[in-house]
Amino acid sequence: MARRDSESARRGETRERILDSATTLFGTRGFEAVSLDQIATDVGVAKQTVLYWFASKEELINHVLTRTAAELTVVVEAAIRATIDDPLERVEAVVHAVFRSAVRRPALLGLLREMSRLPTHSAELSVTQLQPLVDRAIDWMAHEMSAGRLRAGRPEIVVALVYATVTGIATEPEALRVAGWTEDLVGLRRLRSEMTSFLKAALAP
Amino acid sequence: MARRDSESARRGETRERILDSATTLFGTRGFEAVSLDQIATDVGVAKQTVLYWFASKEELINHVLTRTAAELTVVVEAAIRATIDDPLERVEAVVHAVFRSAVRRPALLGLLREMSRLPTHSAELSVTQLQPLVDRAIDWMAHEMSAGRLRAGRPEIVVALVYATVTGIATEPEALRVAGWTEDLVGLRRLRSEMTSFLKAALAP
DNA sequence: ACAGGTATCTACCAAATGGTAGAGGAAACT
DNA sequence: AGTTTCCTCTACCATTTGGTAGATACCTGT
Repeated sequence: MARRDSESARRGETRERILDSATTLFGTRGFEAVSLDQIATDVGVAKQTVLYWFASKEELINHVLTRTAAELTVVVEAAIRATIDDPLERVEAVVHAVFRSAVRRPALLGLLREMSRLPTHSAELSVTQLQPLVDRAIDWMAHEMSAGRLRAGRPEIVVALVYATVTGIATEPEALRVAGWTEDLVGLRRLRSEMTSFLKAALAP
Repeated sequence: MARRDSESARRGETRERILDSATTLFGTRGFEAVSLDQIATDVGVAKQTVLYWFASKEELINHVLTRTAAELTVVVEAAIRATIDDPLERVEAVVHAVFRSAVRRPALLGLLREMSRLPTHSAELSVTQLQPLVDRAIDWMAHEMSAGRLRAGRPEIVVALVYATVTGIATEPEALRVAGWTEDLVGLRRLRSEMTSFLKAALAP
């Protein structure tokens, strides 16, 4: 028999729901720590339905990673296009955009941090997919540094430092709570504002 | 029969080796992703030996967390005592000290990041153990800010930002490698130096 | 020599894991 | 109407999981 009302059986809809759930669970609890059964239960289907859409757990996370990398790329590029040609403004815009995505779906950046714990093939896959974005960021930063519009330094390391700061903050609400921060709207605004000042001070020439 | 040469059977030695291995494995691969069998194999004993020293997996990680928190506290306090009363110098000294520990044993900071994924009780435990250190850092930073010796801001968030930057960099060599960084001695020195400049610029008044 | 504690092992166990085989219902095509 | 295709399910399976029970060897104090 059909599992649920016929309406929800629209093509590919289950597949998307599985990807959504897997993104959240893998990103927040880790790849190995999440079982196919948990994902299936979360979506409301049998485990075998998950394995129908994705031949194995590894194939599932590969699709999750591809989708996430694509989403991040879109977010970042949109933010870049929307700003004027001032390096600090641009950093602020990108950080705001990424931060907004991360608040809406904490698992996004969590997935990136999960990279080093994934099966070799999946890790390489995600590296490949993010490489262009990273390379562009480094080139851009090198250019702005030599133009004297950003504090001089090794661009590849500075990019990594900015990345570490943003993902660290966005993926570790626990740490913030230990520091006495409150996770409400006001707290979020303050956090974003402090992070922006922090990064601008760190990058300004 | 005795498993190995009688010499290694010295009191408590196995227990320490289990704690060491568990710290490394939990910190690098995650609590749920590491099985008691893997730890036992790594140490070179049977799984039941692990369960003899620690009644359950949760008790094991609790001891790991306690030891790690104590070690970090010692490292930080020693670094503080060894510096003069200048805020930027002090931050640099603490960051250097923590970074040195993290390079020697990457799992140390990885464990902190694992906090949010631990069983409730273990997470609370580690929070409790680190709370004094965090509170002191915040108080100190608030004091230096109001004295105009550090850039003004919300001390609790700025502390979290520094923490995020350092742990993010130290626990994600993958991300650095994507950025083209090489993990050798020269690379490490450059990394430490860039991180220091970055943080000093971010915190200077 | 022997009794008792200490440390490690082998042998299990129930539950959960990722994955296979194949049945069956619904819709679409002929 | 019949057939095929698509989607989801139930029923298994071998392996691994955290954990229990109990045997065995070693050391120490008497």
